[in-house]
Amino acid sequence: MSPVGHLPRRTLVKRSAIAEAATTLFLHHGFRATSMDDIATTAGVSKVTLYKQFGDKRTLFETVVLGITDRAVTITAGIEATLAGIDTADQLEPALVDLAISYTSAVVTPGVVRLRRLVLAEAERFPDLAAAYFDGAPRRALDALAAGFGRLDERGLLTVPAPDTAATQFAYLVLGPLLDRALFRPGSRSRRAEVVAAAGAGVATFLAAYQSRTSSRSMPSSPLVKRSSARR
Amino acid sequence: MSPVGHLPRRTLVKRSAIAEAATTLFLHHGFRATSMDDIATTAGVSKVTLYKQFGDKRTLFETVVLGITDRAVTITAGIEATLAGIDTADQLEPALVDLAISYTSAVVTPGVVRLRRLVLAEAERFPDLAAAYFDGAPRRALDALAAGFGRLDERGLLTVPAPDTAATQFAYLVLGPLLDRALFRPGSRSRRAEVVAAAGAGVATFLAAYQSRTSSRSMPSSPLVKRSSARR
DNA sequence: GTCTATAGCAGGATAGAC
DNA sequence: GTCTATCCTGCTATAGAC
Repeated sequence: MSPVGHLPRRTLVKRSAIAEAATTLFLHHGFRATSMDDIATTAGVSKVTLYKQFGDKRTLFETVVLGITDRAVTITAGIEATLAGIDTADQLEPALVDLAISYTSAVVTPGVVRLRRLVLAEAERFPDLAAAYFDGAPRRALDALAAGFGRLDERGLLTVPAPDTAATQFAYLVLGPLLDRALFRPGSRSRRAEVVAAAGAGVATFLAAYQSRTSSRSMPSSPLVKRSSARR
Repeated sequence: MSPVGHLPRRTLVKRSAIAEAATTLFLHHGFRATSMDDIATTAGVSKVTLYKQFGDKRTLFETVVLGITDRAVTITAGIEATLAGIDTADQLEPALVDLAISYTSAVVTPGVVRLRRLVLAEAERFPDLAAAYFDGAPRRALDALAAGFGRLDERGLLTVPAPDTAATQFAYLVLGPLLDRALFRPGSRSRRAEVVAAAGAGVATFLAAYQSRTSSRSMPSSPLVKRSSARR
């Protein structure tokens, strides 16, 4: 397994060709059903080159999966920006709906859904990889949400005693149903209208629990339904 | 592939031995990594008997997965009973928390989690099976929740304009985070305290959106946060 | 109906030429 | 560094004895 360090010129071209081929094949057929022969052929490379570059099948698999995971992290970027851009109470609901729409749209992408299936399929054989994926992608999105909600709480736009809990609830409210459908129905593209509807319904429920009633807005009323009862 | 119709006496014993062995092995190692040899050996049966009974590997797999799915349906039973037993507003929150706890506990069971991983892993190769599983297990739970919430709405205990949406939100609120952790961290048993906390937090958010404010209860206040805004 | 034995093939990994 | 050719194991599925 050659070090990926610095120099080899055309070697890197082949390396990325292999990575790309392996990515596609693993995502579509899984770990066991993808053969090193298929990967080599698809990449236009001999099997020996493949083994010299990546050692063995397991290593290639882990490298590839972590590579895609890194790409998927870009989803997180938009979250912080959107939440930080909220200044007034009037912007709250439309901004959260926009956030929910773009977040959901990004995650129900066929590629991301396949990655999720693949990681779960091999979670028992590659537990570290599953953990790394979860911490690398979904977890970061949740952290970004929590940080944003925490800041909105400080500014008095939301009342969020536990930002982590709120972030999790937000994510699963708006994303859960569509993601599960995408996972269990391969090839079923979510239509835009569905994403918008799910985002709207999820945000409405979220705001019912977390919107600060004291900050302007239409209704005066109750100071947030008693959360102490949640502890039982 | 022999008909499973009526008589063969000791054949049925072997058949269930095969099914049991196949269930365990498929759940632990997946479709590709489980060999017919392993199944036959584990079941204490020759491969020929196995092929006579189930035709081929795909058929055996589908039969086994649908078999476990049927068992998982028992989760649904308790839902309707619990929701139907709610008579007064005071019982609402504790009953929903109990429901959330038992529902979550049942779904994050190692066996159910493995089944979910397995079905997802093969969703692209067995799309009909994935659909059958989803309609057979999770979908039924959601339907039971929706029916229950609809009846609570009629009785004025909840204000639920869209029972399906509410059911989905309830399920993902209380179950989502723990299920994902169970899926991505094999071997991580959820502790009771975590399940209780997740249930309490989820139900609190759910009730903030759907509890009828007019029906007794501690706070008088607002008539449910305007849902029309969700449409944008 | 059930077994042992085997056909036939695909997959992971490597030896040795260039 | 890269290739072709090959080793060996393990897999699905079946032929033929009892």
